[in-house]
Amino acid sequence: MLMQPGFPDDTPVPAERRRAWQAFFEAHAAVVPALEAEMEAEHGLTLRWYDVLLHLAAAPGTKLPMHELSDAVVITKGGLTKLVDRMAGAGLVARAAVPGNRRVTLVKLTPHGLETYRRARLTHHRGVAQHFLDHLSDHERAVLEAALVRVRDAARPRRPDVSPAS
Amino acid sequence: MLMQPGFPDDTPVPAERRRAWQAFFEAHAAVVPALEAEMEAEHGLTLRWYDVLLHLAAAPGTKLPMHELSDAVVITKGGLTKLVDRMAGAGLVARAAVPGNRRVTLVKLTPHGLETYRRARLTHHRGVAQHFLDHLSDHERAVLEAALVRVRDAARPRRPDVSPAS
DNA sequence: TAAGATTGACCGATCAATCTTG
DNA sequence: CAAGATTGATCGGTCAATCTTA
Repeated sequence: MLMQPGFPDDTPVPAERRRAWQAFFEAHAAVVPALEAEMEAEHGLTLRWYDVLLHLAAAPGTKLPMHELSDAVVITKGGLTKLVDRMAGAGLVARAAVPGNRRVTLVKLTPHGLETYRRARLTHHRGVAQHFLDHLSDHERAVLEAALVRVRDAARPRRPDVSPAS
Repeated sequence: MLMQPGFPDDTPVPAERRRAWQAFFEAHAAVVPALEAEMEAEHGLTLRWYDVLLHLAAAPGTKLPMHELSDAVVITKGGLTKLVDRMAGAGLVARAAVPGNRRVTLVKLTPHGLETYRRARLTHHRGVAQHFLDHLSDHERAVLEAALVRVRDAARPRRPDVSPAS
């Protein structure tokens, strides 16, 4: 989707350059659903749920305030409220209050959530290797990482918060 | 999302390899929303709508049967029915019957749809250059394309139709 | 009977509005 | 009032069931 398989084009030279974008876009469209399907089949998790478990597992005390978690997994606050509802219903996470502050709600990994994450991580790592890394030479991998980090940093939405100085 | 920023990891060596995947994933997550936002701002189109216009513009007679279009833009048939409803409501496409066959419905680009596509394409090409291609050297672009075509072909869902032989 | 398209139930997201608390 | 979280309306998708036609 979103790419010309080789259609007539008003701008013949740029078209050749754009094949790199096409490969990039289509590789993503091919690999991510594969990872998603494996995660679903082996653990009954969407990639989104896995992502939540990942960030909580990595957080100090395996817990995070709602607004930080929504930032980490790139979802709106409203969306996260409902997502946490569902995951709590599944016993993977639980809400907790923070003592001194009654505004924030913490989301904490349950033991079951942590164990689920540990098992799901194997599936994810295997999938990434199998569907992506194993098809790249060491040189390609190095080039790709360097180039795409540059692309990512250039395009990344800037935090509209404090100015970089000060 | 979906990546460890640098968290403790049980498998230190693979973690380094996986940074390439991280860069790939995050670059996609950074660039695609940028393209989407520009398309929305300048033409009021989602990437999905643009994709439909693209495939119809490239098709012979600027028209395609529903089932072929659903395949091209990677959406279910039910999803396409409603998508075409909306786009027809916006005057970008129109349904048409095929003379000899009353089962298939053709989707045809309207003049307005074609003109919209032509203008939107400039935005898309500019965005791809600006957010992606311009950050790559010629060498990187070549390596990236070759590698990611391989990844894409390995992971791509096989057509469960006729066998490749015959 | 199978292919093509549509419909309806559902699901998970966004967005704007609201409630509560610092 | 601003920050944090929740709620309700809406949107666009999937999936399964249905209708029509080759």
